[in-house]
Amino acid sequence: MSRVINKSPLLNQATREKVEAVIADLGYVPNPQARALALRRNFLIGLIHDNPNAQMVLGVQEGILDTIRKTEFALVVRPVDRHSPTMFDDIRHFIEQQRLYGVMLLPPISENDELARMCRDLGCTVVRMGSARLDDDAHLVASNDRQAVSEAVAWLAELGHRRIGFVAGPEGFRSARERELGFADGMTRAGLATEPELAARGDYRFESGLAAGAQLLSVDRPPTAIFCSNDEMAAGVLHAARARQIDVPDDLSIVGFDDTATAAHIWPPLTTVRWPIAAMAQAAASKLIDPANAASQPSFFLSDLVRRASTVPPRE
Amino acid sequence: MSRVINKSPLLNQATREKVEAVIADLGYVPNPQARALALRRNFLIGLIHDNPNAQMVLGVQEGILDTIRKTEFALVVRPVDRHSPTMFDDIRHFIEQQRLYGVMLLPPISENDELARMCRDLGCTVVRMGSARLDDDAHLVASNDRQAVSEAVAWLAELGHRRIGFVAGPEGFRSARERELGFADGMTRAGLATEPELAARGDYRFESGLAAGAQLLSVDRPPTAIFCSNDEMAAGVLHAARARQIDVPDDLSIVGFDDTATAAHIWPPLTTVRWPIAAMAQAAASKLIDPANAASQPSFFLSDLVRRASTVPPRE
DNA sequence: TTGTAAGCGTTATCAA
DNA sequence: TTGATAACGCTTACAA
Repeated sequence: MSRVINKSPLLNQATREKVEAVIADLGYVPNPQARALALRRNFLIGLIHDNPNAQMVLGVQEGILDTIRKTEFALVVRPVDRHSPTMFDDIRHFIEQQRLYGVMLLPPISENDELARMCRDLGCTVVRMGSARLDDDAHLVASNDRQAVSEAVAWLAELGHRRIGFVAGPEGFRSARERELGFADGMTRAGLATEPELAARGDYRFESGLAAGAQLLSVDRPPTAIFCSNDEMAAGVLHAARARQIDVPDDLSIVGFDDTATAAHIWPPLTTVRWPIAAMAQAAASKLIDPANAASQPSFFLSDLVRRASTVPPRE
Repeated sequence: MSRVINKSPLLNQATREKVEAVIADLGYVPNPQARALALRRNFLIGLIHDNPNAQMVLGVQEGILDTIRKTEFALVVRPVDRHSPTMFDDIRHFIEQQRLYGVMLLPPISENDELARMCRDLGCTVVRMGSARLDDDAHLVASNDRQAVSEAVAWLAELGHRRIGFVAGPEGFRSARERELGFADGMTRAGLATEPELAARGDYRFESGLAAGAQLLSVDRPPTAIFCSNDEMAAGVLHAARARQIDVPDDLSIVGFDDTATAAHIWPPLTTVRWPIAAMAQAAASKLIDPANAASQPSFFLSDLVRRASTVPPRE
């Protein structure tokens, strides 16, 4: 019977149909625990992440679930701490213990090649989510951050901005790097020079945005627009502007990245870049549960610019 | 040997120690799949939720993980749609299929007694998270929303507010009801009368806060402070005030509930009530994995008021 | 092509 | 108190 369920190629049509009829008749459902024992691998897919942001993690969970809902797979999650010295061992133990079928890695830990290799060596398929080509198509879903940022800058230039500030993400993060490259692309394409005094670096957190904003807004000729590498820092820049009585958006346009809940709820609502998280997670889950067809699932996803009230033409 | 691992009471000390030595020596780790098969129950605890808010779900996941990290348990999540007619069947199938050890139910679906009963009938321990005494101590972790709101109102009264508006949550939600009761308590205790024209109802979403704010601020003598049953609606009220050129906090103080990321990032930063989510989730997980001692874990948790810039004394 | 039986790694039952 | 052995429900190698 297991031959029917597992679609073994060597059995004839008649028997198969007969067995299938009986299966349907009895309402038989295979027991995943028994299969797991026999196959030495569980029908579980693991989501390993270091909480890049709550909305994203939850969006990914929902996307994965959409894909596995009608299957026998279940989703098991594992938040980890990338600063913990035991992270590798924790993850190894987790995968071995649960005999995971596959794991999905979220940024920023998805950028760690060594981690991905370890998971693979443990005999478990890996799909990484990221903002650049971190891996081959079968093991990757990525957003094209570079292009998205470049387009956001183009939009600011189109509005008439000439002095555009940039708040980078933390060094060592691939997403931060891609966004930097995208910013440079956009400026070049718009024929604008990037000035060092209009660039600051943050760590993707609110407070660092506050500091970066204070820095960029205190130069002699402050920017009329600032692109921030994520929404949280954009909120920080907004607060920094407010503290200096600089009106947003009239005196300063701000663009963020991620389209978190915050982006829509702050004032003014933030123009930002939105990842198609659900679609990415669905594709990733498909790759995980069906590695044979993994490469045929889409790997690259275009983010789009959500235009809100935080961006207007510069004041004359 | 399983007698050693499972701490069977009927075996003598000497043998136990001998076996334990060998176990340690071999670095033996039991195989969860085999145990699951033999015991007909998996070492998985399920988190079933209808996404009350991303931050909260993720906080719960982290709390649960803190508790189960050193155990053989794993956390499997199941987002569901409470409006789907198949929700019950989905959940039943999920529990039966995965042979869950226990499930944790998050609000608002945790308020559904029938659902809790079904899970229990499936032979799986249930712990419900809520904002009131939904169940007995062994199967409940709850925040005391009623008291927390009452204290928030007391704080507004202390600042000198007399006309305090209220934005309720959706009917049928226990949390909404508790917060309403807490508001009434607080007003009574402060010797203030609740006026019908200063109350509006929302559905916990931003847009409904916008509408509620518009409504409350257009009455003849508008309130000088508004308590909102969650942060998202508070953000809506804030936008409504802004649209009417009403300055927050000088002309209007606002209080929210939940302490979401938004609360800290909007301007002005929102005074709000914070649930001790992590502690609650840890206690809940303890109850789940050790039902025998469930009742000895704390069940009630006090939320605290996070005082931020959105609340100031009323203008004279 | 199909039936049969031997694992998979535990727990639980039954004698010893 | 302990040791041996039959489940648990599936997959798979081997025979038929």
